[in-house]
Amino acid sequence: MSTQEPLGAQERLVRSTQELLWERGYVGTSPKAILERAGVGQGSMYHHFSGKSELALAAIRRTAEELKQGAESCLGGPGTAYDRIAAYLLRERRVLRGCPIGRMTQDRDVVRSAELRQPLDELFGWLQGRIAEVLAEGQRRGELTAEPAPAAGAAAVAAVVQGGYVLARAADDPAPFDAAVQGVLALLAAQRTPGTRTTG
Amino acid sequence: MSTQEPLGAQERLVRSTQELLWERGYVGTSPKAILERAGVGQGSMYHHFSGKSELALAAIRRTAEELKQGAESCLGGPGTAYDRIAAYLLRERRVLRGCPIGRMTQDRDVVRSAELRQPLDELFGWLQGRIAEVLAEGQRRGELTAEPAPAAGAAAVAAVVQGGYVLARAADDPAPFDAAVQGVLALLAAQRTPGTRTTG
DNA sequence: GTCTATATTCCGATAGAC
DNA sequence: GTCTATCGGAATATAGAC
Repeated sequence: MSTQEPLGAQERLVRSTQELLWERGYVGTSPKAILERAGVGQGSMYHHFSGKSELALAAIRRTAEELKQGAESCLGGPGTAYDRIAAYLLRERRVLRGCPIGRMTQDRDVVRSAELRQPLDELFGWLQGRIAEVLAEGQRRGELTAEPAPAAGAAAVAAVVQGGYVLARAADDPAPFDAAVQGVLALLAAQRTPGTRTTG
Repeated sequence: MSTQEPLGAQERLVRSTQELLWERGYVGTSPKAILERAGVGQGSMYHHFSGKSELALAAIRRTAEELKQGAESCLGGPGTAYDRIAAYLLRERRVLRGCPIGRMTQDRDVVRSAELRQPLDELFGWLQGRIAEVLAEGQRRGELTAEPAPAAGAAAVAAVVQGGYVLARAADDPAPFDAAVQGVLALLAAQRTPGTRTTG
């Protein structure tokens, strides 16, 4: 349960920045827009943060942490390796909004700054490692065949999600995202060993 | 062989815009930067184009057409369905630069404009359709099993490429792109019927 | 067709009152 | 801590000479 006290200016600034970075990206987000959404004055922002980039860093770190928790709740759940990957892929998403962290990889100022890129690197590195663990465990338990190598399979699964967003936004339609997920799930389902095919 | 005459101002403007949209995106690209790279004055640009968005439209259309030709040269090549998909996926790419069209899907002004989004939609729609054709042909010829459905498999293949760029840029390293491609290729290779496994 | 000059608005940050 | 006032520069476009 979250506390219901009115939020402080600093917290409102971070949350507004999270939203705006998601909607408009780093270049497209101005301090002015952040202030207006947060409902605070300029002095307040420059008191708590040195400027736009420091505020963005706080927002990106927060968002990355939230995504990590969400992914772990699927990948760390019950069931076979296939079930857990499927839970992650089929998780409810507002597809047309895209991935708030994946989006940052298209922002020049973010990628060129070691500090701003670090949370992106950390999140996607963790994600691929976590999915690889699940795949490796499935292979150890004999649920899955030895192909593909866990790291490669994990990269493919993570890429399908990120690429699914791209295809969906290009079409202004979530359908390509869903199709891509179904495609990779069908491929993965075919790697299940006989006797473990409880679903799909 | 392309003609070697000095290029006109209009052509130089389009090419400069193509480069800058790739590097910086739509919001991050200013008319001033375009002019400087093209080596022309402001009056020249506003003579040939009504403004930034019309110039961007010309550049995006041009880039999409170029990508389409490049993809077709792989997907329309010789070999089995698997070979042609592999040729497309393993094609030489400057991974860290990302996809010049996929990038546009993260640009709010592009996606919100029906006119600017249209070439993106057209390209990715065509790409998925073309890959689906190749997969369907492989199934008809008995090279591939019936799973996944061609449209789903095609979406997954296209998504792996776009998502691979995202993962690679987050890591500032092409390796995740290559891993994702290897992953989906291993999954696809497992769908080949006995007797057609000439590679992989 | 192409150039330079100018206009208007926004960006990102600083100064200093309260 | 938070506010308003202000600054130097860039973004996008227009005006008008050549």
